[in-house]
Amino acid sequence: MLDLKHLKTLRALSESGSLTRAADQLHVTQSALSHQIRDLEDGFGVQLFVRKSRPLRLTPAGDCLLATASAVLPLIAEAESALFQLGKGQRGRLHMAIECHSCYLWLIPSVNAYRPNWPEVELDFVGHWHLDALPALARGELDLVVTADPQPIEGIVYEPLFRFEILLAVALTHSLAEQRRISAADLGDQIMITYPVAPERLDVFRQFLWPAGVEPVSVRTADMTMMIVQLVASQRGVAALPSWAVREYTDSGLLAARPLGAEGVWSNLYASVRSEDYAAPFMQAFLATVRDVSFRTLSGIRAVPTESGPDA
Amino acid sequence: MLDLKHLKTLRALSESGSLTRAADQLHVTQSALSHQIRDLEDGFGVQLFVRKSRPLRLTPAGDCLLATASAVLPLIAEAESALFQLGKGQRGRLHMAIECHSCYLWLIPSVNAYRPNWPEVELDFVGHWHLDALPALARGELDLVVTADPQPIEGIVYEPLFRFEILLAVALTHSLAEQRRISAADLGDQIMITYPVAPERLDVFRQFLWPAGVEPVSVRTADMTMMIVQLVASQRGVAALPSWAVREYTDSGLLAARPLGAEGVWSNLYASVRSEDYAAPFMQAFLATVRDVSFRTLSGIRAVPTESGPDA
DNA sequence: TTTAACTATGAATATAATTCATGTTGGATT
DNA sequence: AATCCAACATGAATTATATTCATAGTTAAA
Repeated sequence: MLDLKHLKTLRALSESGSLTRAADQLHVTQSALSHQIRDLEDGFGVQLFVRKSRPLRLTPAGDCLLATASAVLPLIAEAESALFQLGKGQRGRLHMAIECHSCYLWLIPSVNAYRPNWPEVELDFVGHWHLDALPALARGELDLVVTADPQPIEGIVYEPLFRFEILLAVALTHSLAEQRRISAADLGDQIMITYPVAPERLDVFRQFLWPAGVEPVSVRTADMTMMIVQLVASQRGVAALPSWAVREYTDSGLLAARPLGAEGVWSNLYASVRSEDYAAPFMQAFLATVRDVSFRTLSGIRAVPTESGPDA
Repeated sequence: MLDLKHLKTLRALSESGSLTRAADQLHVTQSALSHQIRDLEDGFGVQLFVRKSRPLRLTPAGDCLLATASAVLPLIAEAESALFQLGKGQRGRLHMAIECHSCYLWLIPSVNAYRPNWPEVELDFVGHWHLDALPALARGELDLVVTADPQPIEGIVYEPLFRFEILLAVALTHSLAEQRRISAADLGDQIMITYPVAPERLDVFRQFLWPAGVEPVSVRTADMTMMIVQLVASQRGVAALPSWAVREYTDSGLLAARPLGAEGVWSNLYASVRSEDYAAPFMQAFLATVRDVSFRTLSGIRAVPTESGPDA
């Protein structure tokens, strides 16, 4: 019945003071507006404006409609502009999940650096995913997942962020703290503490323990880095953590951290996004910010080697 | 570009969880909605919802549009209902003006009695008119004018309210206070104090003084009854006032009030409204309330004689 | 009274939305 | 994996709707 067209007509009418000029303003003929308004008036059984009298004056019904117009039309304009920006990737939603808690260390500063430049992007951390964040990303429930274990999923692309070393965190008084390096065999009688992710997806197991045929005595999980650190410090087990995540604890003398094996264990971190979002300016800008902040903030990280290039 | 239709579609979509059911809800075919949404998506260059996955999930752009829908559609519904009610006269605007200030005496209680029963009617007193309220009524700037002097104006109808006597108010110590009745000749050497209305429109002049060929020494005006009373009490002149307006002052011993001539001077009060508004329920209800309140509140008033009936 | 500016009207036209009939797809089921 | 079902997509035909055109009728001001 009522339509945006009518609200726009009424606004033009009250701005211009006559049907004829309103028609010009809207780039239609005066006749079109006349028909339009007559249909409205007939439909509701009210007069909208007084024809005699110049400049034209609205009736109470006209005033009512004009008030509605000035409430509604700005909302519509805003929505249209938002849709256009979404369409061009100048605006977007960025609901993020991380698979390892310590990534907050560089993700939060990255978001803080990004936010002021992209105020229209809806930023959010979604903490409750832990497992299975990638399927949620594919379903469109998330928009970016930080992972160390990219899996080939249709419609998901993995953007390499950086390469980092995994160190074994042990209590200062732990016997392994006396060694400069840790071998796989050293861990055969240890309890491993990990983030709540399947061992198949953890590089300590895949790159280090399993190739050597070693399995820890048991594995227990904790979802926050601080809890893992507490457990390790109180001799409840050992943990393989990113070098940049243990750094502050080794610096403050709470833990020791030792490289694993002869060359150390290195892992890559990726940002996973849906391929449809990948090229969007707001997304590229975010990825650039993350790389920038990471390389400035974290010590000991490297670029991820390209697939075509030399690879260990 | 964007249209209410689209907002309604999006609302139905999110309520029903599928295009097909949304189409049922809106009483159109699924095909119609499919075309509609595709046009929108093409127009803005965004996806609005993810096709795979049941129940369907909106993209950020879809969410944006849905948010707009839930902001806008209630406003539209409200406007439509208001227009319908305006059309049926269940709702309206009642901006009132009075030509004599003492009418507040019964008008304010009338409005107070009316307001709770018609909360949708926009009531207002427009004080600044004094003169020329009737043309403003005809132009649609006012909706009801209380007048004692109906003038034939196209499109204005006069609804009789009540008939009342006009008394001459004089100071208690004034020489005329000693007479039981006042003759026209008695006023030839007096100063008249009136409301700021042309003498041609005042019944004391038309019915009483001019027929007897009498003109007061001078006329001065005051717009509030209280000011007229003060002037009269302090011997600055005399005033012809409605019996119900002087009543409280004579009761409290501030003034004396005397009838004019042998039979007294009687005047009629009318509510003037545009003929298009006259029959509307909200208007009839107001007129009924005014009559009811007046006859219960004011002493000494009568019904206005019908034109066909016996007339003095 | 005349005039200039504005609004109304009906038929013709142009535009846009909807349906119809059918094809395609994704996800669940066996 | 093959099948099936429900849901969505598509293009042409149709219908509905809005707009224009041409003209007539009003109104307010000169």
